[in-house]
Amino acid sequence: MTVRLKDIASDLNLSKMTISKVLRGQTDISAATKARVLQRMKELNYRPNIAASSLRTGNTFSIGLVIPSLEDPFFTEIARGLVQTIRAKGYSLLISSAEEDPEIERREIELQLSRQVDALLVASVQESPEFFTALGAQKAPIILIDRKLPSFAAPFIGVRDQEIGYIAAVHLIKAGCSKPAYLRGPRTAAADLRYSGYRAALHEFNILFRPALVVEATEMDRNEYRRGYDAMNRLQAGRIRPDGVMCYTDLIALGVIDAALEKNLRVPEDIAVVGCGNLPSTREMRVPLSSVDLSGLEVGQRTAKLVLRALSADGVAPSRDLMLSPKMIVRRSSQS
Amino acid sequence: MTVRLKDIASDLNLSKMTISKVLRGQTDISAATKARVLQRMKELNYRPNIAASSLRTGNTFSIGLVIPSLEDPFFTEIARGLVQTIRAKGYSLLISSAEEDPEIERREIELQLSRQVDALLVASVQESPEFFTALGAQKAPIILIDRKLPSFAAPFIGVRDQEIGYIAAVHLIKAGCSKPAYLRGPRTAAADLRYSGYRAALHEFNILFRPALVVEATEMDRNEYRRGYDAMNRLQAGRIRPDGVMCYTDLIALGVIDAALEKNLRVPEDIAVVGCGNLPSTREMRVPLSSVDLSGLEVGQRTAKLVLRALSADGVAPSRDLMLSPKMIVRRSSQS
DNA sequence: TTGAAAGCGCTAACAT
DNA sequence: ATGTTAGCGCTTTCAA
Repeated sequence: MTVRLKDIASDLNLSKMTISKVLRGQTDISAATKARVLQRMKELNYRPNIAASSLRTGNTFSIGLVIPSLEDPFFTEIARGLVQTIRAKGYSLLISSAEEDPEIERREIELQLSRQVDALLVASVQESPEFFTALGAQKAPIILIDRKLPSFAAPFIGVRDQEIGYIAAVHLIKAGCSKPAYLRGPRTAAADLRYSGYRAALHEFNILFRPALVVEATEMDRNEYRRGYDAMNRLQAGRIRPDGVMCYTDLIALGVIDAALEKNLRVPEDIAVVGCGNLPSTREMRVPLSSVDLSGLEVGQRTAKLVLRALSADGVAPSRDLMLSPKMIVRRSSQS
Repeated sequence: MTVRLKDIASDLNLSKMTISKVLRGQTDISAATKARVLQRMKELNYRPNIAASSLRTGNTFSIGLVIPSLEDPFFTEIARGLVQTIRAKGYSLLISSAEEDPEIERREIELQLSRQVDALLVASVQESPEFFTALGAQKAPIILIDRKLPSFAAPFIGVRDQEIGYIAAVHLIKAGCSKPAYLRGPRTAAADLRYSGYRAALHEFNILFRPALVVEATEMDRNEYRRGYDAMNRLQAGRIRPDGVMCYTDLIALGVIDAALEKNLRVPEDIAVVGCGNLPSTREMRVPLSSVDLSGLEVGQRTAKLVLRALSADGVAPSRDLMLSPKMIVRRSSQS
């Protein structure tokens, strides 16, 4: 049923070796035999057994990816960028979801290593670097994506969190806002960095920082849209009315816009709104939403390039972190 | 660097075979040696080489998935359901995107087969079954998802398209609509089936079918939101005003809702709206959107179960098609 | 330009 | 309960 090198060889009265050489494009084969072999391969619909060649060569031409969740568009975007880029070189992607569970993540990583992936990319949900350091030196390089772990020295690729808040605030300021509000995210290191970017922009442009214009996220904010809606209403009821709002997510921003429009404020004339994530569904809409794109696709593409280079040149240890910049996507909700 | 069975064996003065047996949980091993072996495995952080065992046994414990695109949430949902379910049995998912290109799809399928996946799942973009029939009998069963190919006899798992239009229309009718409109999708077989479901529901409930309430999609509809918005305005300007609308997608539905609210119609009191796709972002919103869920997650889960059964029982050819029902998710936009 | 031998890490089938 | 032999399909190395 399955055609092997051996079958082609005996068919053609050649040795396995000759067939193998043709398969891999070695040059020490006469054009004539090469043609015959290729011909026969096509006839028999020969398909090389990559598992077998892997065993011999040590390369599987597969790359492992472990992400926290397949629901989050940011991570599927990363996967998309990866798949796009590695395909050209004949690599495949082995994908796992950790379901946000550190224990599952560990098991999936072990499994992928057992599968001899040539490189392992992880957007880790580990709380400590312990597991990774315990892994010791692997044949497969491990590369961290998006979430960095302290004191585990692995190449890292991520997005500059601080810039997210920064470019959004700068954009609002340049669009004429003198009182830009900020709807904060959760109290994580990454989210706090975004906030600090907002602060930095205000400072840089000599805009007075007003604590009243910063709205904290609470544990009860399960519903992002609602949160934006409520926050906007509260801001409008306050003494200081904002003329712009940066939101931690796009859905929050949609809530803000709806609340504003309902109060007969014009967006962006009376209040400009910027979201984050650049969700496809918010690009169209009543007021198309300006948003900070997290460059997930680019993270995937760049990671792929880096990995491919490391695997081919075989030695280029990508030592320093690779930090990508988020992109301000301006649409009507903040167009000056 | 890499620890092999052989290393453990020589360490413990046992044969490779004994170690292998412990590894696979064979019972003809004394508790004592078993313990010693397990112990040593842990110490050395032994990780079995699945590629090698595959070569010997013929099973890779990996399943291939080829989807048209990683951007479409429906397909990533399917992947999510698959990954969830196969993980429990130690299987991994090899994922490829065809980028909506039949030629790329063919190459990815060849590649996955070369990788000896135990089963291959394809949501195909082929225009004809030719490629698949030419593949002939594979060791790996090929299973078609979502998109069926005529005259290629492979197990198929999909969603009942007709029911999509049907349950939405029935829901609208039961919610009190006597003039439900339908915003059609493209002229594809699947989309036409949805429409026929709408027609069937009207007929069944003795609701007069009014051609004026059916809006065709045009080539120019790049912007779904806009399309819904414009269509709603046109419907309102017509002689016959609908009291409900079923939309081909959620984004179209959002446009409809915005147009309606702008005309001071109440949703759902004056006009009920139902979308399709059940996008996460439309669950919250000004008016939380009722939507037909395409059961992507379930498609993934059921496919996984079917495949796992076929691979374990080794023989159970899942012959008949497995058709899943879409689910009507009722939210405020159509709540009676 | 072609091919023979050996072996990658593991396991099936059989000894002992 | 433990071990021996052979070989999965391919490629590295070296010889012819």
